[in-house]
Amino acid sequence: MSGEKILLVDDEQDIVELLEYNLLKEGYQVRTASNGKEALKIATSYKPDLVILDVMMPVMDGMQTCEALRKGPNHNGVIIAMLTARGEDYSQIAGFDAGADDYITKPVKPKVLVSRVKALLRRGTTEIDIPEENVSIVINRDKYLVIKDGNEFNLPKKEFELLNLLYSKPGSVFTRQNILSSVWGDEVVVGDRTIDVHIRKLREKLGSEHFVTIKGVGYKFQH
Amino acid sequence: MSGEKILLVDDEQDIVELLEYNLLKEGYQVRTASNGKEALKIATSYKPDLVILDVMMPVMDGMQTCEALRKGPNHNGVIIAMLTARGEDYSQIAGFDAGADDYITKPVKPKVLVSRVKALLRRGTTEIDIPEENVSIVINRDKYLVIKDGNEFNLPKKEFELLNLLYSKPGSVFTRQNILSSVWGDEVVVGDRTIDVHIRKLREKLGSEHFVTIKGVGYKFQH
DNA sequence: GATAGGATTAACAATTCCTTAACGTATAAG
DNA sequence: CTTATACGTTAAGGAATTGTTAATCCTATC
Repeated sequence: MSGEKILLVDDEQDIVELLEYNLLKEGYQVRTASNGKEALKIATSYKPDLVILDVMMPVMDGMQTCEALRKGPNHNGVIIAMLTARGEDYSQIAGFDAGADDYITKPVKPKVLVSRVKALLRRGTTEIDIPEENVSIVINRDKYLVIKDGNEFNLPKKEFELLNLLYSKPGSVFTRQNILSSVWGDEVVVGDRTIDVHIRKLREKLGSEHFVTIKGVGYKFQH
Repeated sequence: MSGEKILLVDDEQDIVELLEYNLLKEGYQVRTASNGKEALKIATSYKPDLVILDVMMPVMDGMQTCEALRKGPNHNGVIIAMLTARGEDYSQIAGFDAGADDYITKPVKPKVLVSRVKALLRRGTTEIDIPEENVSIVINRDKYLVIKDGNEFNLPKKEFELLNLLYSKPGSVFTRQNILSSVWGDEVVVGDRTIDVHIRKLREKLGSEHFVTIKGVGYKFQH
């Protein structure tokens, strides 16, 4: 939980307070604005991860604000959710075309809002597939591909599966038993050195620094 | 317009047809299923970009299906939207916790659905910011035609369908199982070497560099 | 029902990958 | 220091999977 930043924009003060309270309770950072103009001003310096915009507002409404945010150069990747009253189908669509990522119909139940916010931010973070910090090795299960320093490796099945297992919990030790039953299955019996040989090949291809032996216990992967 | 792949899952046939029609009209590729179990089966080989799941279904409901999709290793980055009847707040939340990216309340207006789908896929694709470069092979599904270096090829049905499948997700591996159930169907039983022979013909005609074997796993297409 | 192109099969070749065995090395215990 | 134990390394044999080819079986079309 990193406490993503949310900007909540609505002109109805009591709604703002209710929603703000519930979002804060979940550990998010929250700032509020009561119209679009104010929201843009705050967004510039606050750089929120998610903006929740009421459609109906004085001074500058939600759709205008949404468009302005999308066009503004400093808000790449910001997630925008619109708050709209039931029945306004037209404005829903207009809101989407202005670039909103989601809409939420009023009246809003706090629980629903929080769930929706979680889902929106979850997608935001899971889809940023750009390796964080020192993730030197990335594996793509779909493509059966391992990428290290921009180079692609096509590992054989067993090697890939072994890597895949260790990689699934970087830093955690997997015992030989764990490894055998995961990669080879419980019925298959293989010799003592089989795992070692595969580890060796992974070390050869990807660098031995990533594969740590814990003697008497097992192996672990580290970035 | 690349025609993203949508998997539409609902047990009510008329709803499926209505929504399918509207999505097709927008240029999306659509496949349908009437329950979760069927959906999972199709998803494995179809590899959709977006799955629209009804919450209430026989055999396997939307939430279970959603969880299964999220846990499955072959569905990285798939976007999941849930269809839910008004007032089911509890299931909405549960749906989110199962990992859904969005929910849409029924009754659904086609226009609203399409807008929502656009918004969901927009975020999905805008974040994949890697531009396609050397697309050496282009296939025309309507005309059953393959174009490589300006030359047109008229492939036989099975070859075309096999190519079409692999081509739909360049770089992603399709297992022999995937391929069989997509191209041949689940009831048909064919010999071991059938796929190989078709792959061979594709390699012969289009160049073997485009068809990569992952031994023990399957095949993938690359440009 | 003849024909042609496509799809499938079977037999065999080729290849890749997995495993093993034998030996080497390191570390800890006696 | 010796010994025991676990892991590292290497190369070779064999197992499993895929590639290739040609013959045969289908199926649609005339």
